[in-house]
Amino acid sequence: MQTETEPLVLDEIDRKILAELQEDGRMTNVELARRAGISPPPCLRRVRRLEEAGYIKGYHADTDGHKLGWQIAFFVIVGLESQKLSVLEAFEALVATWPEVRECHMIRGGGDFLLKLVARDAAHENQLTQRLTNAAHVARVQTLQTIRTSRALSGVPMDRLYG
Amino acid sequence: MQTETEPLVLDEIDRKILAELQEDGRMTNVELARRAGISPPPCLRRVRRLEEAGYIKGYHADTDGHKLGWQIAFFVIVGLESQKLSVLEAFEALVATWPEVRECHMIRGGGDFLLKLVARDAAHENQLTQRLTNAAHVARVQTLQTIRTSRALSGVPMDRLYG
DNA sequence: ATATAGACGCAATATAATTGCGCGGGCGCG
DNA sequence: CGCGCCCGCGCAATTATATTGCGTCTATAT
Repeated sequence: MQTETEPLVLDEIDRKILAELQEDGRMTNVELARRAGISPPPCLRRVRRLEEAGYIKGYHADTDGHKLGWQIAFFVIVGLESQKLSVLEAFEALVATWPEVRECHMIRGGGDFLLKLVARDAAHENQLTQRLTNAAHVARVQTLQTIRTSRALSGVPMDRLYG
Repeated sequence: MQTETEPLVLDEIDRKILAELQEDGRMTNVELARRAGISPPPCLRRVRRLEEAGYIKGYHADTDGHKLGWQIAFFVIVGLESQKLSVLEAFEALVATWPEVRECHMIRGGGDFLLKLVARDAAHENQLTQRLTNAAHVARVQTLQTIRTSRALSGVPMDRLYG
């Protein structure tokens, strides 16, 4: 789950395992083995191998943000007034300290970021966008409020892979 | 994990459980109980309760898309030329059939979507944006290519919650 | 003050995870 | 073409975890 070694050659069974764990990460190894068509011991060894090689980076419960009091999810495109590495890194370091920032993607080669945030309510959202606007070297802030999410798949398609 | 009942009153232990499972969804119940400060049986009962009430929607392995042959991740802002419900739903239904579309968020009240996609390579990415551009009722397509992702947290902050 | 519901932990049982090991197939070398 | 080696499999045994039943305790409402 951390060791990060060489690239592996994955076969059909490995892909099936990845697909199943992407879908249900808490499935028992017995059930996983059944679905993969092999017995539990080699199945577990494959899972461990995938974890150690970094193909599986971790496992996460998918929680209901709305029920947990995070009524709002939104994206923000942030433009910085500089493309200097130090400025970019400072911005990343800053937002990394905000728990409401769940994702931070650098886009278009530098100077711009796409963030995904959550907020407890509209006031909280405004506070967050204000904080972003006032942050050092921030030139532009465009908010994309999520009205509804019709699809939110984790991971990648597991059909026709290279691996 | 699906039954969806009433809202629950969550206490500190429930929040700890959610936080831990959000962080490591495959943790054993014994370890989870240890961290939550209670014994395994009530811990498991709490987890089941959280699943059944929909606070935990599922568990997913976090796979390495890059290693699995999906070199490119990108976002696309799609503007439709109509805000008619039938058009919006048709668009959602269309992209729901594309495995490369991992997320689809309706933004700004209608007519616009933010999608997250993955592609095997640049040619594949171009093909996807072309397909989007040519889709019915699509007026505008803006691509936000991800250069690097400095943060990608799952779920929501689990501090100071309501529940 | 007392009955009641809810949550806990212990103990027992059922399952699952993990390890050791021998077997058999595929591959490369002689 | 045959021989051995390496790898991955499955079985069987062991250890650990998940799950269930149940008696107890505490906070709450009557």
